[in-house]
Amino acid sequence: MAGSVNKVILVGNLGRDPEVRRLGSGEPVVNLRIATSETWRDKQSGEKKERTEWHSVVIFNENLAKVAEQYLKKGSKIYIEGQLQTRKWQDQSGVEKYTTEIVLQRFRGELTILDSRGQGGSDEYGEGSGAMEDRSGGGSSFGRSSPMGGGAAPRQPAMAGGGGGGGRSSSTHLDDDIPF
Amino acid sequence: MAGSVNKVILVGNLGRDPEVRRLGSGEPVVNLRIATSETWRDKQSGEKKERTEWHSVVIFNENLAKVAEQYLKKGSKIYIEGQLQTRKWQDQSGVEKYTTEIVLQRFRGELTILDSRGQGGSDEYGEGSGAMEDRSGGGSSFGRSSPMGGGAAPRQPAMAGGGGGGGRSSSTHLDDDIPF
Amino acid sequence: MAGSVNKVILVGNLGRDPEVRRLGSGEPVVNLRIATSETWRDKQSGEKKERTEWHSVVIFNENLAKVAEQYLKKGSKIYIEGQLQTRKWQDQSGVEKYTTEIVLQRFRGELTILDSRGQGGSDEYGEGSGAMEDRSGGGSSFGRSSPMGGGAAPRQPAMAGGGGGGGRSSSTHLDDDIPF
Amino acid sequence: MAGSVNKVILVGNLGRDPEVRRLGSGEPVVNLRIATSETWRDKQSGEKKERTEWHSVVIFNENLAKVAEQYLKKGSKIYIEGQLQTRKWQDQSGVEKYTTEIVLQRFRGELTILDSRGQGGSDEYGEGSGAMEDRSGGGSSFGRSSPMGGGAAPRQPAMAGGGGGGGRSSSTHLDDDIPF
DNA sequence: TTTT
DNA sequence: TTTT
Repeated sequence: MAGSVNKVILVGNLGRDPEVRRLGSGEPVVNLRIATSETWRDKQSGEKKERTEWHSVVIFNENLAKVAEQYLKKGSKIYIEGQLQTRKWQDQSGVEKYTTEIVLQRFRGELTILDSRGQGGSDEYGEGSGAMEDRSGGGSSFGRSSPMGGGAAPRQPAMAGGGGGGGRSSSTHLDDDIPF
Repeated sequence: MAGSVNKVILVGNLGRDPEVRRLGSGEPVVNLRIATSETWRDKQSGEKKERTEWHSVVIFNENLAKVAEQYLKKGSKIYIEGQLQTRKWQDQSGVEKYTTEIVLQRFRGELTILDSRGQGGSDEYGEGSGAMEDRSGGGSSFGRSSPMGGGAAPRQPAMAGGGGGGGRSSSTHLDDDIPF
Repeated sequence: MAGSVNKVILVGNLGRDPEVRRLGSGEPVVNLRIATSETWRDKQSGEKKERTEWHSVVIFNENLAKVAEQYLKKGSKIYIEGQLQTRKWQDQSGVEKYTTEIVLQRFRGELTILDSRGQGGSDEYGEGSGAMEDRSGGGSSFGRSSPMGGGAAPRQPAMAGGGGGGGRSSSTHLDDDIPF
Repeated sequence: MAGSVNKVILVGNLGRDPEVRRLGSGEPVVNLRIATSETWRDKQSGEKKERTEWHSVVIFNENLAKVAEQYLKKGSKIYIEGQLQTRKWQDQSGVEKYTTEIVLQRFRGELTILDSRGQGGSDEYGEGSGAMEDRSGGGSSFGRSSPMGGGAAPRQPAMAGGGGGGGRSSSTHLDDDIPF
């Protein structure tokens, strides 16, 4: 209809390692299972309660899929932004089912790793910069573009994210940030 | 798990009138069906394409449910914010199914009407009370609280949203804005 | 610091026509002034109150700048998504000042027109091309990419948004939707 | 104007300990200084670049202010949601200045702690629950309400967030979650 | 300066 | 089922 917005923002942890499948072109498509949860105390019983919600995420965005494949694992905490899509399918007995997923389309969506380097597992993904003192908690951010605001104006640090010609947004940032 | 965020933001149009059911307490619970869509031109064929996504919304937030019941109808354009929840149920033949909905829990979520009064249909949704005058042209916004930032500080226009004692956030704004 | 998110979401109306300046390359950079407001009733006095907040938006995203230049005017209602940036400058008397703006960087941010064609004023913003037909009643949405979720998978309607080679996300959608 | 939305979402780290001042009523109002940053590689020079943005946050929401006061410190990583407000003031020499802040009004906004218990400093804030295995990175979430979706319906885990009478949303969650 |  |  145009004039519409379809946005999901999650901060949660992966319930298992990313599942990667390949398109004919070799590009990865990654499925994530993310938990968010809430806790509260029941007013009646006084008991502590928790409700965990599980979300299925599908990453078609090529660069974010690569990031997910390389750096995420079970337990990783991430910020992710995508859109809601429901698809219909049939189970083995021919019963119609619907599945709703958070989809990061090509060139769209956001993914930011919120836990420390290697926190969720054994291997590091950064190359040891150690930048900001207040980064204690760490994490990495992978947008679909460079952080540039503009062109010539000195108000933005530089020109990037489209540099020469191609400029597929998220790949730019990815290429810059990650030691592939 | 805590440390998590589960947020959905939609701007779209209602595909049909709100469905209202009542809890034992008489409070309305409202179900909405909202469409968002995207259009693009197919690179191969050059054809115009459109994909519409349908979203099921459930409003338990009492005040927003009242707003929805009174002012929304088929075609209304709204901004809505809630959280994703998937629930399991069984159809008549006992087959397990899952439905994912955007839920506005008690005291949570946001709803803002974006189209003008009556724009979405033939009959007006305000019933002509002067109290609704400020909604006519541009939509109305129903948060869960007053627009106050703070307490005594003069930086905010005034104290509200909890005034004397109760202070259930969304009800406050609702009571103020809408002529129930 | 990486591992960070900086996002602003506004739905509001333009207080004046967009201001367009050109970079050396001829690309437009657009400044918008957007109002958001809240209304409530003062608990003490019973008076109706309103607080309007004015936001400065700068659009470096080339395609969204073109959309803004062509279709927005004083009074237009939009959804916009960008990031917060504060810059320092000196007024004519050398006093240091800071200005905080919502910036839509190159290839980033979102802009969706929420009011009908020409609703905000006297003249239409579409110039009658058939290409704009799908925007008329309900606003238009200009993301930075095609609405495709994926590549070959049939779950998404088609491949676009990067089709042949370039694939700068927002331009793609723009090229498709708007008759430049 | 109604029909508007004013929302800021940040994930970043505190540059210094929270600053707490008290209203006449004794309620805390907390100021935070939060850094978000982006990194990219300059296409021309090949150099790694980083741009850090500093944000001023003011928390009038009583419960979130208490959380901030008790659990945040320099280096803490948080998710925070508020609204943009610009206020005018005069410096000591009478020069007019403007400051834009992210404000969490009474009963509004969200705050979620994203780093592990005590990660940012020496003292723990949790009491040793050790809940979820995949929580490695930890964090705590403080909304303005209970996680309940509805009333009687069994689809939501329980009724809370307003229980008997008061029901100021964020306080409920806070009382439940934190060992004051 | 918008919008209601 | 909306909207364009």
